Amino acid sequence: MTVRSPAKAKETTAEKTRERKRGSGVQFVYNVLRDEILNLTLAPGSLIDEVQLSQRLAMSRTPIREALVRLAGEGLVTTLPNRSTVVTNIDLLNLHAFFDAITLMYRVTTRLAAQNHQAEDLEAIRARQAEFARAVTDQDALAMIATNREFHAAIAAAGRNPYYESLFLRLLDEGRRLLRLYYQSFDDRLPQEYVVEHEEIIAAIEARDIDESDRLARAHADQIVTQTRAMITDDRRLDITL
Amino acid sequence: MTVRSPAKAKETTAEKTRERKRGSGVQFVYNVLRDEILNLTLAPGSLIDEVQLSQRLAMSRTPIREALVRLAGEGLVTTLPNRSTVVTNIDLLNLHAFFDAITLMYRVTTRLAAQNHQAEDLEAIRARQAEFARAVTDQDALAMIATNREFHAAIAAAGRNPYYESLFLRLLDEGRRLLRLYYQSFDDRLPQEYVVEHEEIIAAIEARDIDESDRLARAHADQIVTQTRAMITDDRRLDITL
DNA sequence: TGTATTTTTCTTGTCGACAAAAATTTTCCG
DNA sequence: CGGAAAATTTTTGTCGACAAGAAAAATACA
Repeated sequence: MTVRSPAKAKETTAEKTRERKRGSGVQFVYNVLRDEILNLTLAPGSLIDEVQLSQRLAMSRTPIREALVRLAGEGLVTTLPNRSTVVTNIDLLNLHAFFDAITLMYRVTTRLAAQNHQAEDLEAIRARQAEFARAVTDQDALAMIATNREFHAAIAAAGRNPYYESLFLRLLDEGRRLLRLYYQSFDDRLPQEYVVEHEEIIAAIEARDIDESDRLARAHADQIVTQTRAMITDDRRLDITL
Repeated sequence: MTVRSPAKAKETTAEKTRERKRGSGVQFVYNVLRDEILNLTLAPGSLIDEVQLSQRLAMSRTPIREALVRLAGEGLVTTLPNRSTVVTNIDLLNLHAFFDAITLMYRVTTRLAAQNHQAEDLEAIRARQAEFARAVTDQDALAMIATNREFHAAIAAAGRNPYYESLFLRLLDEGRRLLRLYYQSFDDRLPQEYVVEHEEIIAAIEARDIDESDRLARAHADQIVTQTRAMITDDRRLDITL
């Protein structure tokens, strides 16, 4: 018969899910799927089988479907009506739209943070920056990507505008997926510059210098965008992914 | 291996309600709820009873739940864990964040439309503007609110940036809900100015004049924001809603 | 009478089942 | 063999049922 179990079927997830609190089901599968999608454990374009998932996570299809609806709302999966749902492809053709939007959101959120932040926000931001710096010295590319996201997410939270914040988080996640594609060429080049730039941004926010915050955020974004662009155009895998 | 018996007795249950196509269930209830929420038929803060809804719409709770998850993702309903889900309140305390974001999105989408629009986009935009003008001459406040949204949504679509577009649509919906609160004082004051401003915006987009598009969009947004602010501060109901 | 505690009712979260659509395989006929 | 039609398998959308939490009601006790 057709036994299609992938080689990596050995997962510890099934054991931990024995004792789940009621109501935590969708949240759990949402977190698992989201993580796997952002880490490219689930490759873009790959099919998501509800039954297989329900077996792996030891739960019914209902909470899994609800988690998928949620992920679809955030654009991480795409649901074909009456057909399968797939992990949303990384759209390399519309990258300019992504870069445009994320640059603007970098600027806006940093400006607003300089304007609206409270004392506790700065603490949180500094904590994230410390985690980021640690990831850099550890040369841990995956941790760098994750902590960098959290750093800017903390800045966005300090800006106190939920609308900007939600779009920015979505863009950061998309960027995390994108960077993950190329993180091999990542770990020895960028770190130092980014740590310094982060420190400058923190200083500008603390000083409530809006113009300087904007300038630094824009420079930071440009830096990231050009760097990412270079990675993509350099990399031969572009042809494959298209 | 396992062969189920192919003989199937004719059940009488299937005759009852076979009107909806399979797969249209969640979309249907999503549309219904969304409409009722945006028109304030479902008041902000009101409870949503899944069972009652399933009876009203003649379907099981499953598709209704999935629609609610989708609406929660867009911020139109709020789900309390293990408790009821309610229509999200209109947050009058964070209005400045809303105005800030929608102003920026007005500008950005209009700029991008001037930059990236195709011929067919202009047709669509003009069609929406015609509908808006008709609603104005008809003094139909509800239609005005709806068609105005569609007009700007068409501009955003012409801008070809899905990230901006999705945030803008969300903000326009939120604004639709807000205006709906005060539409009584709405129908005799604003119309003429807005029709003219819309025409100017179309001209600027067609001329691909980015700076002018930005200027007009900003003025248009400011106009709407100050007008809305005036309505809110004028209105005594503010105290009640808080 | 007022408050704490138990019991009952109600609502939600999850499950297994089944029918409809799509995908796949098999059969049929040239 | 080759391709079209039919049959079968797979997968998705929907349903009714049931148990766990929470809310409401009832009871007990000071």
